[in-house]
Amino acid sequence: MSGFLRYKKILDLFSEERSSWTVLEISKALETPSSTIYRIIREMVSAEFLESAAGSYFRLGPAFIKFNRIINFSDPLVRAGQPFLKKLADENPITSVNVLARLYGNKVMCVADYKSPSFKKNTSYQRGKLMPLIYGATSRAIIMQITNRKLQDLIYLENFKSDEDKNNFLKDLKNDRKKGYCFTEGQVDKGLIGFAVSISNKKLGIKASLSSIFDLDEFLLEHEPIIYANLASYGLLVEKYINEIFEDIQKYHHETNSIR
Amino acid sequence: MSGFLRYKKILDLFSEERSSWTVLEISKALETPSSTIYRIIREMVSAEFLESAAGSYFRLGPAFIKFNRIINFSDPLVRAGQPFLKKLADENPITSVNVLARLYGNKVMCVADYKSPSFKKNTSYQRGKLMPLIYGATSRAIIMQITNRKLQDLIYLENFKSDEDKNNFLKDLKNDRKKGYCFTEGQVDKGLIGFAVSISNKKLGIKASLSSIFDLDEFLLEHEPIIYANLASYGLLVEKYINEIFEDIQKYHHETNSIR
DNA sequence: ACTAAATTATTAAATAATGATAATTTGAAT
DNA sequence: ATTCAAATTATCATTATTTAATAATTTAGT
Repeated sequence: MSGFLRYKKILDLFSEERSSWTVLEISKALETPSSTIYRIIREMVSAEFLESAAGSYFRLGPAFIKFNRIINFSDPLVRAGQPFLKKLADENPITSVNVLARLYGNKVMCVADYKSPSFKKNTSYQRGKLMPLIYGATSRAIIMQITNRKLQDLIYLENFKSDEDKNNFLKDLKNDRKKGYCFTEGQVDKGLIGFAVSISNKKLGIKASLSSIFDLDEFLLEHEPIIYANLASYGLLVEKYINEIFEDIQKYHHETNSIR
Repeated sequence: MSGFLRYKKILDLFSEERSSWTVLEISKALETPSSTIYRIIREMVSAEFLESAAGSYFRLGPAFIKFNRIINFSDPLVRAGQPFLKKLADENPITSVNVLARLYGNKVMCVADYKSPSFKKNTSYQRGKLMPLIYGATSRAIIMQITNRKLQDLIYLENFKSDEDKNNFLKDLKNDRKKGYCFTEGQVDKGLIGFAVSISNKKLGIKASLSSIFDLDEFLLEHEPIIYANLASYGLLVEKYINEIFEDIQKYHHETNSIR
C-alpha cells in the first residue's frame, strides 16, 4: 500500500452503513499495524478529511463538504443541468424524480436530483449515490454511449445470469442507441419506471444521462410522448449549456494565461 | 512536502474562482517539478479525487460528491439539524436564510442551509462555504463557546484594526455568552442582519450554531421576540436530536462489537 | 486517584518518492 | 494522412519517507 491509495483505502471504509471507525477497527480491516494507522489518521484529521467523533471513533471530515460545494459551482455537468431538473419535474405529466448521472469507476453516480414534492415512493437515485451499471434507464443512457471495446472492459466484472442474458443486454443496448432513449421497468426500484436520454460533450469528456423516474401506479400510456418530448428537449438544452460553460472556461483560461 | 499534505496542497488549489488547473500550472504554483506532479495527479485521478477536463486541464473528481453524501446521511449535526431548517424558516415572521454552521480550521463553515423561496437578497451563507471567524452572528454563536485560552489561539491570525477593536470584540463576546444568543448587523453581507444561538454536544465534540438571517428592509422590532423564541426552541430541539443520534450510534457500535 | 485504553514518540530497516532526462503518445492544424 | 509541438509516461540513481515493533505518555471513565 503506497501513495494516495494508503489514504483512499481508509476513506473507502466509511459508508452510509458504517460511518465511524476506531483506529483498531481500521487496523484490523486493512491488516496494518495500529501505529501506522494512528499516524495516517492523524495526518488526515489535521487536513480535515477525517475528524474524531465520540469514544475514540473517527468519521469523515468537513473537507468533503467544502470540495463538494466547489464542484457544485464549477462542474459543467452539474452547473448546466441542475437548474433544469425542477423545470423538467414541473413539466412532466405526473410526479417524478429527475436525475443527472455519470460514470464513476464501474458504477453510475447521480450528480444532481430533483424530486417532485408530492412524489410518494422511495427511490434509490439521490445525489452522490452509486448505482449499478447494467440496471435502470439512467445507467443505460450512459453506457449506450460507450463503444464496444471499452464497454466490454467496463462490464467485465458484472455477473450476468448467463451468456444469453449478457447478449440480450447488449442487443437491447444497441437498439436503445439507435432510438436515442431508454426505458426500463422496476430494474432498480420495484414499482418504478425510468426514462432516460444521453448527455454528452466530447471536448469535456462528459458521458452522462438525464432521466425521469415515475411511479408505475400513476403512469398511463398517454403520458409517454410528453415524457419523451420533455427529456429530449431538456437533454438538448443541458448539452447546449454545457457547451456555453465550456466556452466560458476556455475564455477564462485564455485571459488568465495572457495576463502572465 | 510529504504524506497527505502532498495531496492536500494540490486539492487546495481548486476553488470556486479557479476550478481547473493544468499540470504545469500546479507545478509552478507549488514549485515542484512537473514530472512529480504528473505522477501525483495520475494517482489522484485513478482514485477519482481529480478528473481530467478539456484541454489538459484537471478538476475536482466525483469522489467528493460521494463522500459528501455519506456525511449528509451520517454526520450527527447535519442529520439532526437539516430537517428543522425549513420549519424554522416557515415559522419566522419574515423571509429568512437559516443556517447550521461549525468550525472548520480557523474559519466557520456552513454545513446546512435553507432559504425561504421568496427571500430576495443574496447571502454568503451557503452549504460548504467558509466564513470569517469574527464576523456575523453565525460565527459568534460558535466561538462564544470556546474558552479564553483556545480562543486566543484561534483568533491569533485575525487582523483586528486595533487592540481596542479586539478588546471590544472579546467584551461583546462575553456579553453574548451570558445572554445565550447573538445579533449582528451587516457584518458579513450589507443590508442583512443575523441572529444565532449555540448548538453543542460535549460527547460528540460538536461546537456549532443555528442562525436566521433577515433582510434589514423587512425587519421590524416587533419580530425580535418571535425570532429569538424560534431560535431558542429549535436550538434545543436540534441538540436533543443530536443526543438521540449519539445514543443510536453508541447502541450500534455496542451491537457490532458484541457480534464479534 | 486509579486504571485500562488510546494515542504519541522513537527507532533502525525497508520502502517509496523525487526529479532530471529520455521516450512515447496525443491532438490540433494542415 | 502527415506533421509537429505539447502533453504525458517511463526510467532510474539518489534522497527522503514510511513502516512497525516497542516504549512512553496522555486521556477518560470509574
